[in-house]
Amino acid sequence: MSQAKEPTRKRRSAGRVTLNEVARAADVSAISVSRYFNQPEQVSPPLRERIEAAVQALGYVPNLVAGGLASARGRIVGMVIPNISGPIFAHTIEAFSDTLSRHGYQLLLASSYFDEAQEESAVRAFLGWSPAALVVTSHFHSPATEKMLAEADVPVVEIWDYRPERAPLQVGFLHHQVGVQACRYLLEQGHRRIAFVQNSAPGDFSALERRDGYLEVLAEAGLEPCVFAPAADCAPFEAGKQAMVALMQAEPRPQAIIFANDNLAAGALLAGQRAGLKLPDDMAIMGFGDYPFADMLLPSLTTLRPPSREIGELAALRVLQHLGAIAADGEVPRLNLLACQLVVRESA
Amino acid sequence: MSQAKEPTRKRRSAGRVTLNEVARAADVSAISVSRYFNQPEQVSPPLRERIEAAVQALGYVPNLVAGGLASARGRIVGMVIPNISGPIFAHTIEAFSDTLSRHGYQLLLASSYFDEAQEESAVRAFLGWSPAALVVTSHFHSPATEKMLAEADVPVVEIWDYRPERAPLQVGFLHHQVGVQACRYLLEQGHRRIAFVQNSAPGDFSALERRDGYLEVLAEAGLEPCVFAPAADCAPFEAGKQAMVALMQAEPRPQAIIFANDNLAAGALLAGQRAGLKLPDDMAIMGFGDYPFADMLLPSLTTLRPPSREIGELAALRVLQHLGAIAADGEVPRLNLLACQLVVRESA
DNA sequence: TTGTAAGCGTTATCAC
DNA sequence: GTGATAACGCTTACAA
Repeated sequence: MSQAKEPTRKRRSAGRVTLNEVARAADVSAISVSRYFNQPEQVSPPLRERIEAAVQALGYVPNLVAGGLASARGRIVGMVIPNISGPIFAHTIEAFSDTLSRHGYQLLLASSYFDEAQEESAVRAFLGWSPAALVVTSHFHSPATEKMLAEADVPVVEIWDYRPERAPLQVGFLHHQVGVQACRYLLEQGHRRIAFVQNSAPGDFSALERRDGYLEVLAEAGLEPCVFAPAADCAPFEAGKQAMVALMQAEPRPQAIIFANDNLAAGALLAGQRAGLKLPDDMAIMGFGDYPFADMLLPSLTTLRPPSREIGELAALRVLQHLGAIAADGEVPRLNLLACQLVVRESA
Repeated sequence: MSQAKEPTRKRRSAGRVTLNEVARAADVSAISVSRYFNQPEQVSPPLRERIEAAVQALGYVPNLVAGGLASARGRIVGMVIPNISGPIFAHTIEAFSDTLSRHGYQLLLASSYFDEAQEESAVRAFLGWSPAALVVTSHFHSPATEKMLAEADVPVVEIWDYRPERAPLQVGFLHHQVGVQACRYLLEQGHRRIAFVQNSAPGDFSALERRDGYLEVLAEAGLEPCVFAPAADCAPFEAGKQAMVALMQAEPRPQAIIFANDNLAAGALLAGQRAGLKLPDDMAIMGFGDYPFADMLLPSLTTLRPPSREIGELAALRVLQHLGAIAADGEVPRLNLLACQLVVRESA
């Protein structure tokens, strides 16, 4: 303070207030200021007060980059998700981010669009920030990504699908089980001729697992399956219409249809309605995803809700446990396998 | 390589391959490896090849934390958005993130839930990472946030609303204009008794600006306005129903209704339908937002689509221009004021 | 074009 | 409980 105003800064610096300046103002050592932020309980009240005052007076904001370099662990967590704006992952991201930031961690986010190369470059960039942890979606990665994830000394969580046989921590649900749930429900409702409509996107392997769950239940019940595959890569909404038109005329006509997702189901719902079908009496319809529009349709859509928010929150809690930011035996669910919830509305 | 395997690492380090190790392997100086990554054109082809080989062989991933500290500018951009999972901002985030990462920048994301305190803590945390730029939503900030943003030596962009009178760079649209557009369209369709239904969320000031646009147009046309305010804080879907029920019985009954957003409009649509109204003949309905369900309703919803994706992309381009990552006179739109697009469907 | 030296702001280590 | 000192891995400044 009594020093001459530094004539010209020796080199660079962002021109920000530093830890050392705070230390000088509070008349303590730099390390005490550091402790004030990181282990306050190790600083005596008198010092604490002086530091507090100096921090306030100078408007000091800790430089997390420098801290990250010195400690080799930044309070940053990277997440790679297929997409941000779809109806599926947004809640996961939000819950993940909120849970993290509640504990002082920040979210570094990138989307992969189901493209392994994009995922790889995101993971590479994230690793450069020496993140405290990394979260990736699904278990499909390029070999280079697998290698980076394995070699990086960073906790990795794979979300969405639950793959107990894989090494990284898994937080998700079983798609197969979704098919089982949907089909069982329709059986309970008294339906016997139950069809399944696949997704038009050929890369949607999860949807095929749901179909397999459906097939299994029908086989157990001794009933004949009926799987419809829309034209590849046609828009989901259109694919649903297409499927509905085809199945309405099938012989024998199905009493109920499970669609690979709510988009398909919505397309089908409208097609059926425009064709004069009385839903759900003429045909019961189920979707998957519980997209926001599901209860705005007429009839509203019976569907299965994936635990999107739960996955995001639990993944964050696991990460925090791993980092020691929260107790390992706290009030966190033990299991990483979550369940989809059957949402019964009007369409089935 | 011929050295003994380091007995125990001197102190900490993440155990990762460093720039120096690459330099040693390639038999060049560290700074040349640094240049290889940052200004490749300044490195001669022979060196470049040797470095390339060493990088590959060692699987080197640059430590961006160290780089950020040394250069006082990390390739990271912070964004604070009200929410991630709503239908509104997701596209903005996605476009922003994608545009950034295409140029080697990463997105640090946090949500504020329209809460100034949460925004403040997010901004503070972000500043600690010495971001290359900061993006915040709207122009409502706490005094402390304003101060941090002003003092931080970082480009700041405010998105969503367009407020030319404010100092930070603005990228967005005019809500007032949205009300004007909607009302003009309905007038063109021959409607004369046009109502406006406000949002039930009292904090939604933007919706009030849209209402004012509506009022202005009606006044110009010499027509009587009719504004309905649903019970405060009731769920938007319910609020829409409530408004519809009330306005159906109004004397004289409106010929058309503009809703503050698509959620309200959807609630109204269903309420009208269940009451046996023939839409849009008995009543034309318009929303705002073009939420994903808008074209799945029956009748599908005529609405105004905010330039969500465009805002995200343009904000990113502005940031990149400011950082010199792309040419300032490139193929980027000159104007930061974007427009909402009228999406005519069946309901009006 | 390439290299040397210093320093970015913090925390780990060890001594008091 | 508190402090001096040396890293952390990279880039700026300057020299060759």
